[in-house]
Amino acid sequence: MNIKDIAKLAGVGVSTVSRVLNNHPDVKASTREKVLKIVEESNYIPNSSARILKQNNTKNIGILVKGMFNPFFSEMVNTIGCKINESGYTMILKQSYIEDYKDIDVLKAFINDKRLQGVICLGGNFIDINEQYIKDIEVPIVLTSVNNYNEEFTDGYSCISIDNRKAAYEATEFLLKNGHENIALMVADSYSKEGLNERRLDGFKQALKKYNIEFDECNLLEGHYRSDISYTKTKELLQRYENITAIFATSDIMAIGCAKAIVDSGKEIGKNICLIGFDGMDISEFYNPPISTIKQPKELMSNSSIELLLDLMNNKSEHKHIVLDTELIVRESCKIRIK
Amino acid sequence: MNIKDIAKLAGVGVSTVSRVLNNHPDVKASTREKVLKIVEESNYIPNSSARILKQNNTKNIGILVKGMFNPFFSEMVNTIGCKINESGYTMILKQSYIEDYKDIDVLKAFINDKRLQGVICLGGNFIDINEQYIKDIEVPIVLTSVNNYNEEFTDGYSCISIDNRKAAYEATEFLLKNGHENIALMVADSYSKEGLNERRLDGFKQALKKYNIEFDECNLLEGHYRSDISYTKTKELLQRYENITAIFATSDIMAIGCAKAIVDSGKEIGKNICLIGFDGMDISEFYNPPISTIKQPKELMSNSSIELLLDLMNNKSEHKHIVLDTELIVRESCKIRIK
DNA sequence: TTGTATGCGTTATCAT
DNA sequence: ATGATAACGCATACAA
Repeated sequence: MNIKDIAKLAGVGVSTVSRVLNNHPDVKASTREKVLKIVEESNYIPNSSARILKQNNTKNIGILVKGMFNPFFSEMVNTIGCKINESGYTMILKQSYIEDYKDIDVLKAFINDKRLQGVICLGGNFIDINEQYIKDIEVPIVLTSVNNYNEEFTDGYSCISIDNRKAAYEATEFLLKNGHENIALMVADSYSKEGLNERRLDGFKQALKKYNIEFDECNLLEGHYRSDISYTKTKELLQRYENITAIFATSDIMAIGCAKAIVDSGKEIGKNICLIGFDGMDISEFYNPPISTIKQPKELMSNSSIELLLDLMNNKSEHKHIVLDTELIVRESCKIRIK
Repeated sequence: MNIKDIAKLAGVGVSTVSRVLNNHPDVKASTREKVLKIVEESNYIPNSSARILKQNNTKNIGILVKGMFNPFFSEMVNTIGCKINESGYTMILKQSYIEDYKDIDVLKAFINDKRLQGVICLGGNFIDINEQYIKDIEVPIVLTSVNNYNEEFTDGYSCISIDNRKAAYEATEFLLKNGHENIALMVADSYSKEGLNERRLDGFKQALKKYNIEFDECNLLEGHYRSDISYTKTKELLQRYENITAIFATSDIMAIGCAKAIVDSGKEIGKNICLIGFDGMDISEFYNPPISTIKQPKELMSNSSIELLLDLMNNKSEHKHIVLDTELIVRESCKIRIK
């Protein structure tokens, strides 16, 4: 069943059918109705490949996700996916597992391969983005919550993020103000010497410095965004160092691993050892006891990303670099102060 | 840059280029190399729309998810998405929010609209699937972990599921054997009189019956797959009924809401009130205390679904209806026995 | 207001 | 082994 068949059935030319289907105004009302009726009756759906071939317009928006295993991202994909559907586009979701520094190449191949008209990248490392890449890419891209981008070169693409350094600084300062001097930091990968992790680590170090506390490398753990690994690493740490009084984990997923390790080490969360997570996921609120966290505005981040992308695609906006606010939510996991 | 340009640059005809690109054997080795070199140099990528138009083959696999907000599904999407990429297909992800009983229509529209060559449905209600629908659909579909399908008509489509009734029965029986007589059940939506929820409810009721315990409607709660709602509902319940000694929640997401409600009601999890969840998510293991759960084999479910679908698409398999095993994992949230 | 004819970039058939 | 050419289904410039 194609446009020719419909034309024949309706007793009109193919172009008239095409006009009706594309809501062109120059069709007599009666003709339009006649055509629509036939279309309805025969369950006709235009062949999108032919349409795309002709119009050079795929109506595809790509989402490139570095680590969908992270519920923080999968919730964002959820929100973004709804908006994409609503706006008549199709979401092409691709997960990337490539090592650092190659995300930009994956992105390029993704765009070419699927003829995308715009892309949102969730996570990933775009430190080596430059003018040549932007010129090659041609379609608007929005980097959301990415680990890194080139701060020297910010033209031609958009960025939506939080201030990771500041957020980590605030969380650490909170602990320091409460008298903690032996704080462990659980990051995802400490070897990654740049990016989101590095900036959170930076904020942590800055705060320590301001309060004249030496940074002890032994208090730095790698949880790889996994509860089980965080659990094991925290347990080891607590066996080695009796004097740890607080742990700051740079994701809630890791924080719950730390939490159980604290309990299993015979300590009480929020009393013997304070705990702060990152992201503001539901679990932090419903854990026992509730875990302090730095809340990221994930709804706002998702909505801003897709709205900005759509605007960019319709030339309704210039590229923007947006930094959204985070909020430190203090809960029972930080109840006790050390004077 | 199209196939014609490449042909011109390589000094050959378009059909030769096409043959090279599609690995046809009847090309001289030297010609093949020459063409490949030009293709490489010019970063040429064939236009997939034209290809699809010609071949009537989209290489698109659809995933229709009912409720990506559920991390259980988003983890499965993650696993499935990887396999799809590996096999050279593109994943088209669509989230459905339509009310019960219309999922089959959404599915049909999805397939037609995106010219899918196969679909996996995660969740949803397919009770009204029938011969006519299957005939209309034409491409293989796999229903994975769906709420319901037509047990009278199982031809022409595949199904991968667990035995929800049995799993719920086992969990309930475990509680009953430990002396619990006042057990609350937290389901997602009790109004949905069929489907996954109904079957879990059924298993629950069956177990009660076997142990000669009256089912009290007041002990049935609706958590809508949300921790916050489960929390509120559980708290209300515990205020009304002092004698509840166990709660069975039909998802871990809801179980953590119940868990916090228990604590906030001044009771101890696993001591005053026992708790069992469903799904086997990480959080059940790392909660404080660890929460008993019914573990679903989500990796196996994901892998089986996509492998079966690919086989079906290549006529390497017939349609199957597979029921996978679950496992009751008993943890500290069920430590205490009653008399 | 409507119909005819052309071309989008491929693949496949048919020559050569 | 290779090249010319006809389709695939659609949108649109142009003609009427």
